[in-house]
Amino acid sequence: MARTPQDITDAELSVLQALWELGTATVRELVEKLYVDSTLSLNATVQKLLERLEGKKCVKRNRKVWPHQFSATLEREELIARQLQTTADKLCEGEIHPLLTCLVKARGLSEEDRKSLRGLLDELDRTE
Amino acid sequence: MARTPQDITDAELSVLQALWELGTATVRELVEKLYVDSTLSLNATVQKLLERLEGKKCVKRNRKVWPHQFSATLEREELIARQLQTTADKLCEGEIHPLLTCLVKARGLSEEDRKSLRGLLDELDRTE
DNA sequence: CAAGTTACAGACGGAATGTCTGATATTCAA
DNA sequence: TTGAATATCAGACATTCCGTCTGTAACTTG
Repeated sequence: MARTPQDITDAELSVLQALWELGTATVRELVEKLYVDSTLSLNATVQKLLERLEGKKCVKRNRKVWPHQFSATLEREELIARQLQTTADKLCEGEIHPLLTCLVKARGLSEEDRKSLRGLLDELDRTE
Repeated sequence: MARTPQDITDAELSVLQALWELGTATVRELVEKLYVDSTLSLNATVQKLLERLEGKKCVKRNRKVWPHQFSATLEREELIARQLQTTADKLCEGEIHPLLTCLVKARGLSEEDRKSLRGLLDELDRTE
């Protein structure tokens, strides 16, 4: 059984998180945000992670400026959706309903959560 | 940044799926279900995967009988819940509400799905 | 141009994971 | 009881993944 690479790896995710916060940043700024102390090799590390994220179409780079400016093209919500779809594919043949059931059954759903969820469902009913 | 091992591996999951279907099975039966042709080495492979799953408390083994009988102690719903919690931890600081929002917004939620969800929510309201 | 910074290509090392080998244990038929 | 067949177990191997680093080229500014 061939192993399946991860969609977004841990280190890549940390870079993405930083970009979500900063909006737009250079390699230097990202390193400063992520590691406190800035080494030459850390620069290269972040550079490589950005390169891989770019290859995965999760980050875009502005080469017109110097140094290059990076920003995320994949928003947090999209990534969440992707992750959810992945687990649905692995565990429920792509169905998302079982996921919802699990989430709703799990404790930790406040009164408020339920209310907003009902709101979302109502909205769906209307747009149908 | 240290990489985090997977909770359940792809190969391990395939064994779990087989156990969910069969309920209880021997190594031989699992190999037959998973691979069509049964080799000696495939036996060892499945054996090893079961051993690891046992170590992770996802499978239990009955050593009183020969050959040993295996069955899952982790149900599909529990695994789904675990996966969901993992993505919540990674992407929403443990909050599950954002996941709900994503799932509901995703298309593929039928009239019927929505009805059953509302039912679940009502139930939650009552047990409060 | 010189110096400092940035970008890029490629490679390395450790860990994860799917797989296999060889030895031991158990059962059952002859 | 013994031997053949099967099952279990311990350990190791190979490949891939992924975080990191080194060395070199490119760019900008004084």
